[in-house]
Amino acid sequence: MSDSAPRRRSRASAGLPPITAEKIIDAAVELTGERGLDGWSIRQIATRLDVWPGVIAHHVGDREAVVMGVTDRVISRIPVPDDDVPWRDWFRSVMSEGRTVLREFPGVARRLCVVGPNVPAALPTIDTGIRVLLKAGFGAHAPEVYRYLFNCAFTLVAVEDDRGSFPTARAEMGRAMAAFAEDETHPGLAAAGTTARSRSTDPAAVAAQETEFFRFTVERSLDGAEAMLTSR
Amino acid sequence: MSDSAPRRRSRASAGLPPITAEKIIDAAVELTGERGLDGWSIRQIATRLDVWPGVIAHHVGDREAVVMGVTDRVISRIPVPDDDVPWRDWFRSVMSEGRTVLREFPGVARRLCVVGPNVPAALPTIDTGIRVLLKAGFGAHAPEVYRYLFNCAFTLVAVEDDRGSFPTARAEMGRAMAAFAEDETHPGLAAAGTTARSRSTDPAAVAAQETEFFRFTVERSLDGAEAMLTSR
DNA sequence: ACCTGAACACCGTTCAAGT
DNA sequence: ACCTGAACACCGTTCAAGT
Repeated sequence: MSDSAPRRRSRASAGLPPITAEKIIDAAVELTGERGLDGWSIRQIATRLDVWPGVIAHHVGDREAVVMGVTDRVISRIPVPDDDVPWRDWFRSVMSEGRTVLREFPGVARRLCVVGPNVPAALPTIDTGIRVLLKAGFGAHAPEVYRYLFNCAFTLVAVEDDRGSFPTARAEMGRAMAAFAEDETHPGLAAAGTTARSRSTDPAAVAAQETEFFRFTVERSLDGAEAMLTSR
Repeated sequence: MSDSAPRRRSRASAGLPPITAEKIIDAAVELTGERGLDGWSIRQIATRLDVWPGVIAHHVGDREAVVMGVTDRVISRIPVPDDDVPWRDWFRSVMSEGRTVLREFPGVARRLCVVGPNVPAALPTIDTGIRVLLKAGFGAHAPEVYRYLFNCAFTLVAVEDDRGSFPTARAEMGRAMAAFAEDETHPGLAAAGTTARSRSTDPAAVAAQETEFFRFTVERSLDGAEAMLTSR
């Protein structure tokens, strides 16, 4: 990774177009795709754009502002499903497509969960999702059910992102659990160990297991919400 | 905050006891309670212990090792409920008590979700929890149900922690949503806005609402798991 | 074995000065 | 208005040298 060493003559006198906030966010989104939201520095963005670090503060603001810009742009890539499908299908599809987009930009899922509706690009999804829940009969509970469903799904994506930055931790975890498979004094850990032992360490298989647990989580959360409708 | 300026003569020649790994983690746990897991630096721990930064590496390792030490110590504070209560009660109580402990040490919840069984102190809880689920009839699904329930509860605590470090974001969020309360073109946002408008901004009331949403999340997740038992 | 003291290669942010 | 160039106050980590 090259870093810290901008050019010699001014951009204007070299006939270069001026930097804009948009171009800065472009570069930040690109870097986020390559190394995650915590994997780049303001100085690295500056180097990539061939300007001095102070320029980013001038056009966008501090690091937090750049991160929010990246978050908004990534969220706007998530398609909003039509509102004329059954509520469970609507959430299944937005969560599955949302996960695909978010995992391409590690760290954004966490921000989305934390700042939520402060991200302008999230508003159309929120509006449609709550409307779908209202139509399904959740009444005044629709907003909190929406928040519950999104938290369960996208905080899991945030955890998946974080695991990605501890590449060794996942393997250690598997080995640690598998070691308990025959431990008769700890039947709970033994059950988890048996499950862990049956899992492959092949990256593709690991990814498939992650996807399967995500699907499981989404279905259980939907069941949890549905219980509010049927139990009364 | 004082920082960077240790003493003049060596600890040994001043009759001071040697630093140990345990004392370093003690100081780190204390700092985590005051400012959160991302709120301190290795250098600040060193200053508090009146030694040079290199000493921490010598006794514990890098920052990651210190963080894992803190995580293990905090997790060991969470009491494991007896296994002779109904499974829903067992999870309700470990999650509620777990939240109380974790929120005193912001940032630890996130680590727990990411590294899971790599934290030795988490093993008794995992063992008992899975045993309780086996007894409840979840069979081979017990380990994944356990993971699902803990993720839903403690990733929410992690989000609460993160919100705490954006003190302004919460207020902005509330105002942003409340502004939609009368927006007839966006019925979903209007519903969320009405809910947001009814919420107080008094800190104690905000905390109570957070606790209530946590309880809601736990109950919905338990319902989602229970659906696996009743539907077949 | 334990600690000092310094060095190294980074950070984000700020700001006077130039064009 | 836009950018340069430097300064400031931090980081985590490493390591020779002392005791």
